[in-house]
Order: sequence, then C-alpha cells, then structure tokens
Amino acid sequence: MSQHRHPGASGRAGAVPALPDLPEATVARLPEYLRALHNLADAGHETVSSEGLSAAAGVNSAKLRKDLSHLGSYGTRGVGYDVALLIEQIEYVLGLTQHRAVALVGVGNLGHALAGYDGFAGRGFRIAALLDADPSRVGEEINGLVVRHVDELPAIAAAESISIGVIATPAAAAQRVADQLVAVGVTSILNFAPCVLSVPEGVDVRKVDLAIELQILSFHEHRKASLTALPATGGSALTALPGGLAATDTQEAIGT
Amino acid sequence: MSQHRHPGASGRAGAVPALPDLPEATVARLPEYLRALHNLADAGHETVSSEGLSAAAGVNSAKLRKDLSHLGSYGTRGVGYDVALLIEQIEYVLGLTQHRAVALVGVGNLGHALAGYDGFAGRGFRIAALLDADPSRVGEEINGLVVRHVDELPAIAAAESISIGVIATPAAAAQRVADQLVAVGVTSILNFAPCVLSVPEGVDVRKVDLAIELQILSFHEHRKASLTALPATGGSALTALPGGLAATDTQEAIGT
DNA sequence: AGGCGCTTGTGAAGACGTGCACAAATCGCG
DNA sequence: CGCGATTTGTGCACGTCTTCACAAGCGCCT
Repeated sequence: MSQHRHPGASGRAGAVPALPDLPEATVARLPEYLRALHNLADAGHETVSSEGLSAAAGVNSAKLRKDLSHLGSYGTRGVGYDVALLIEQIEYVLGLTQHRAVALVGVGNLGHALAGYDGFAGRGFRIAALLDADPSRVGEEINGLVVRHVDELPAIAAAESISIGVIATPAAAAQRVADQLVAVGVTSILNFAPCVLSVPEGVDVRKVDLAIELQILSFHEHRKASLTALPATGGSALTALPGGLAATDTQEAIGT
Repeated sequence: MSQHRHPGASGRAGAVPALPDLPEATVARLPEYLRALHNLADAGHETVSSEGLSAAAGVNSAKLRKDLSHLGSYGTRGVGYDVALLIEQIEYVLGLTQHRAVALVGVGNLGHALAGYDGFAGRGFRIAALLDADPSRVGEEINGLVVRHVDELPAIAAAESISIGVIATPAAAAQRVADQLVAVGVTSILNFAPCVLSVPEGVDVRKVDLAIELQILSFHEHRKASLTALPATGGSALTALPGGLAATDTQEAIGT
C-alpha cells in the first residue's frame, strides 16, 4: 500500500484508470474470469452475478468480487455485472485490446503444438514468427507460417514489434535464445524449457514446466496413498505393484 | 524439532511413513530444486550450499533452507547439502521412487507433443496409454504407443494402475473425460483444456493454460508500456481504441 | 586443543492473500 | 413512493508465505 505510484505524472483521476497495480494473484485470475465471461456471453447472458461468475470460473465469490473491485466498480448492486462491459474492462486491463505479436522459438515437438494451438488467435495473440536454430528445420511450413532461422530475429523484430517471446527449445539453448530476445527488445518471455533464465531487470519471465506439474501431482498422490495405507505392515507401497490384478480397486479413496 | 525421517536405506523404508505435510508453496518448488540438483550431480558436485543451490534454482537462499528444513535436516553446517542424499530425499517425498503410470487423453496437437515429450520418462513418469475419443485417431502409433479408444479406459486401468490422468482434449470434452478418469480410480488430473473441471473430493486437479500465461505476460507488458508512455492524453480508455496503431515501438522499458 | 570462518536451521516480523460478514446501493413491485 | 429482496463492495480477522537476522553447529587450520 505504501508504495507510491509514479511520481510526476500526478493523479489525473479522470477517464483513465491508469492501470491500478493489481495484486499478482488477481492478475493471474483475470484471464480465467475472462474466459468464463466469454462463455456466458456466447450463451446469451447479458448480466451475471458474482455468484454465477465465480462458479463458472471455479473460485470463491468473495474473492471474485474483491478482484473485480480492484479494477473499479463495474457492477450494479442488486443486479450483477454487465457481461459485455466486464469483458471490455478486463481485456483492456490485460492489454489485450492491442493485438500482440508473439515470436515462437523452437519448433520441436512442443513448438509444433504451440504453433498450431488455436487458443492464441482467439484471445488477442498472433504468432508473428516461427524460429529455430536448426538449419534443417528452417523453411518448413507450419500452419501457414514458414520457419526462419533464429538469427533473423533482429530483422523480424525491426519489421514488426514483438510483444512476447516464447521459448520452446531444449534447456541447453534456452538461455542463449532468451539473450537474443532481450537483445531485440522483448521484455516478456514465456519459457517452456526446464531451466532458470537470467534476464535483466524489467524483463518478465514466466515458466511452464510440464514435468513439474506432474511431480506436484505425484506428491499429493503419494500423500493420499500414505493416508489410506496406514497400517504398519502395508509395506509394499514402494514397489509399483506391477502385477496389479486389482480391478479399479482403489476407486474413490478419500471421501467426505 | 520435527520428526526426523531416517535417511539411509530409503530404498526400502518399511511402511509409508506419514509424510510431513509440507506447505503447498514448498511442494511446488521441490521439483525445481530436484532439477537443479540433478544438474549439479551431473556436473560432478558432491555437496552444495544453500546459496549455490538456490542460485541454480532461481530462488532466495533463505527460502530454500526453510523449504528443505520442512523435510528434515539433511544439511551439514559449515559444509552444505549432500547432493545425492538430497536428491534421494526429495524424490522420496515427491513419490517419484515408485514409477508412475500416466494416461494421456486427447491426441490432438498438444497431445502429440506431450506423447513425445522426453521430460517424462527421465523423471519417474511413464506414459502408459494414449487415448482419444475420435475413432479416426484410434490405432495411430505415436512414439511406440498405439492410440486406443477412450472407452477402453476401464480395461486399461484394470491391467495397470494409473496414477495420473492428463487431459489434452478440447474444452467441450474435458469434463466427460475427467468423469471417466475418476470412475476408474484416478485421483490426480493434469488438465490442459481451458475449462473448469468439477471432481469429487479427494481428487486433485492441476490446470495448465497456455493462453492464460500469455495474458498474464500481456498485462505486465501493458503496465510497463503505460509507465514509459505516460498517459498524458490517453483519455478514452473505455473504447478499445481499435484504430490505435499508435507507434507500438515502445520497446525497451525499464532497465537498471 | 582451541579458535575461526563458514553454513545451516529457525524465531520473529512483515507482506500478502483469503474469506467472512455486513452495510450500502439498486431494482421491481404493490 | 416506499419497502423488501437482492447483490455489490469492503473492513476486518485470520492464515500462509517470505524475508531478515542470528544463534548453533561443523570442519579446518594453527
């Protein structure tokens, strides 16, 4: 709270909300709200209550109200939120009104999938370039885009402002690619490579690691198993019980 | 203070020893530590200090020490942590010592990539089955595995215990697949479909949504841009400023 | 043996996020 | 026009996570 906002610009509290600096946790949930809102809009709803929207987004209703309150009062008491208006607001805050160009580096297994992912275009993103360091992949056409060599990045960035860089290379190449992205002015990176990137101040990196997600699930699975199999003699839990004849035995472990 | 799990002989540690219930935030970081530790081990290091490991994992050293302290005291003051021992411990806590079978449902764009992802086998996971609802995809061979119809799930689960289900289907099919997974006893689900899944108590769901990650980055990008280009005249924020080609070359923001 | 430097483990304080519960605001209806 | 039903926005208390700072412990060197 005590963090003073930008100095000098003074508070012109007129039309521009001047991007209130939202809590990170809120920012992370806004896209989820946005998706739920689009669904509601498609279904013909014009307004929605915090209860309804929170259910569609899978969160607590109080949390949703607090989140939305951070970006201003766009609800009507006794009625709810105007779906179209809220969509507009969230998209503005998230910066989706200006369509963002994405450069995807690394056209291997995952890169191919990302290049073909249709969840991008529909949400304000456009893959502007596919890049790879492997000359044998350069020239390949994927989804209407031709793969170019990663060294062409400066030229590409010059021709068209790249908002976000996506790294889908092996871990060994990721840092080098990150450096190249930073060098051409990219300040937001989504990293799928399993490694830590070091970038200068002012550059945001988000990481997605599929194996990590699985390992977190594995922990909970392990923990659940250790709760059901309490008896001290149930030792064989370590081995993966290969000959498991048990037909769907473990069904529905914990219950309410 | 906390109960000390005795380290050695973890290869056969009697019964399941009631894992200390770690904070979620800690659990989410353990896989990262594990990856860093494997790197260190490959590089020949036998011990590592909290400072060194935290740098390799991209976190604060105090945080790392506290995280590790939650699973017992496995460091030596004045020296650091024994790399091999720590690997063993973390793998045990995460439940990776028993190799887990993963069922992957949805062999579209993303499913293909996941099926070919090599980050699984190396970390204690094995894709035990590829499934799809589309009959035209059934029979296809990917990476040595044949795609089977999702209705065969009960038979597959009976033959071999499925630890984790991965959903890589379109959103419209995801809930149905989740129900099927739950029905055969799966209690951990990794969901790539952009939708909220409803599952019974005791079932864990983790969600990964690529578009959401991009939108979060977009927000920060938007915010950074609004700091450099002060909103002097930026009056009508409400309108989506559609024609706004306004020199998108705001690259290069902050920087120290 | 004793001291010294290094590193872990942890108490305490602060920042952050969550959820309850309720006042304030709005609409519809008689 | 006023009243009740409904729903938002938010103050407050609570729990979780992070970070600092330092005592306790360990090994090495003299």
